[in-house]
Amino acid sequence: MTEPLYKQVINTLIQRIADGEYLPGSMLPSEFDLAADLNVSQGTARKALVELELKGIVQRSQGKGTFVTVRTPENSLFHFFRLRTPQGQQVTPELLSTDVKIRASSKEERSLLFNAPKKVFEVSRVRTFKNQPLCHETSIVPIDLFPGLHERCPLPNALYVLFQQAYSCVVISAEENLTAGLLEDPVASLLQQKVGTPVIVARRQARDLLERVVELRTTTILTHGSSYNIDLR
Amino acid sequence: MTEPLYKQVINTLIQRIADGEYLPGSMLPSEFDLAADLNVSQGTARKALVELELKGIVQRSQGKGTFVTVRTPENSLFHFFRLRTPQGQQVTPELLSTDVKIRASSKEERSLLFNAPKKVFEVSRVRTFKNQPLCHETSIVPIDLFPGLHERCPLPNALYVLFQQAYSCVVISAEENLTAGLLEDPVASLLQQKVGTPVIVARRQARDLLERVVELRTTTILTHGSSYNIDLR
DNA sequence: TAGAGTTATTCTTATATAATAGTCAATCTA
DNA sequence: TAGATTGACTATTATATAAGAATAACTCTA
Repeated sequence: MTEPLYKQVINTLIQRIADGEYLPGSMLPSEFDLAADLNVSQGTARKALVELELKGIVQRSQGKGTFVTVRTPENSLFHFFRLRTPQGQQVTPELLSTDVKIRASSKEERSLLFNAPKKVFEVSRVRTFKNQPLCHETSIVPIDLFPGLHERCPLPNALYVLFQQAYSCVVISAEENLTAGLLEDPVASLLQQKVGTPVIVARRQARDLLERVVELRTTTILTHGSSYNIDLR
Repeated sequence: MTEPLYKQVINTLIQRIADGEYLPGSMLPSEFDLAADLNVSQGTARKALVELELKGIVQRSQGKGTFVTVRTPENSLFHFFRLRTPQGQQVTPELLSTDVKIRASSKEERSLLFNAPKKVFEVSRVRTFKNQPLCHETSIVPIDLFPGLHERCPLPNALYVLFQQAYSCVVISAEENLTAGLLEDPVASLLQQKVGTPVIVARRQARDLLERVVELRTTTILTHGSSYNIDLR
């Protein structure tokens, strides 16, 4: 093979995690054991593990070991949730309402989602911050990837935790496209705002470990007491 | 020192680049030469260089060498410019107008900018895309960091290129905070839009190699034919 | 100008030592 | 004696050095 060894190791480990062979929160074999297992040097195993840590797939700490990253309600919510107060503090939203539907997918949804599913779940929710409406989210996920999702009511605050724990589907990256917009009904009334209030509309494509697009999400955000924070490199 | 060797190497190299000892586009010494120079092993020098590449400060290619990253008008503009068409293509804006002023800084500007400058340049510009107004930018930079900036008219499309080439000031990271807003005059008329058009307002703090905040920028963005694109990890 | 050979550079692997964290039993103290 | 503290031991990752392999650019020659 022409692909670097450490990349092969990375792919092997990602596959094992995706297969549920290494479960969230469990400890991976040590660098030496992994190296022996995969017939590479400890340094190569190390390079792979460091890169996996960089991707947020595992967490390492000296003297303890390497662990598959667990999505807790706290870290999961914040991982992709970029709203901050003017003072730079995390915004911790609360869930006001949740609504789940099953429906046929649109042509565009099929073209974007993994496996072009015919049916999808549509999860709509309103979040608040300090008892003020903050944002309205609509998540679209393939029904065949998450069977029985609608029976799991009430759905948790952070969907991705559920995806990982119940379906071994680990969301690790996402792309968002933001546009400026004006509130219209019915979202305006859900957010208890006037029609015409300026908002940021964020359209997200979320990808799992295997780079599959497993969720489309549209978030309509009020930016009265918070702003969408981004680090550019 | 208790700090790891390779971090000391990183800091040394960053300092040298900031001092103009290694100029943009120039080749750094080889891993071996650098190691000999700094009395470390080649592997340690390597680790430092890899990290610098990760930060975007240098570019490496096998068989050629390691080079200080050059901000060209093309890559500089795009590095922090996240607007994309609905098809996902880069938006390449054109400069419609530029306006440079010297003025006293506000209290807030002094508190944010490096060295709390009393006087600042204020560079205002309007960009277009496909002959349509796209965004309005206002950059605030300390006058003492960039002496003579106002005499360099016409200013180039990308300010950061000028900062690097003329002032050895390399902008490598930035933080932006986005809010939703409605256009008001005078920006509305500059963008040839009605008052009340929804926009994204992006407030940026740009940092240089030494982590100093060297620019405050406010961009007012129309999102008719493009959207603000973000990769979340 | 085509191609072989040379050189410079990064990439990969190997090995050794240091630092860190956890475990458990022995010891001290009230 | 109960509970806390200490210290020895083990497992693990972090750091550092070194050396060989692979790659790309360059140079010389026919």
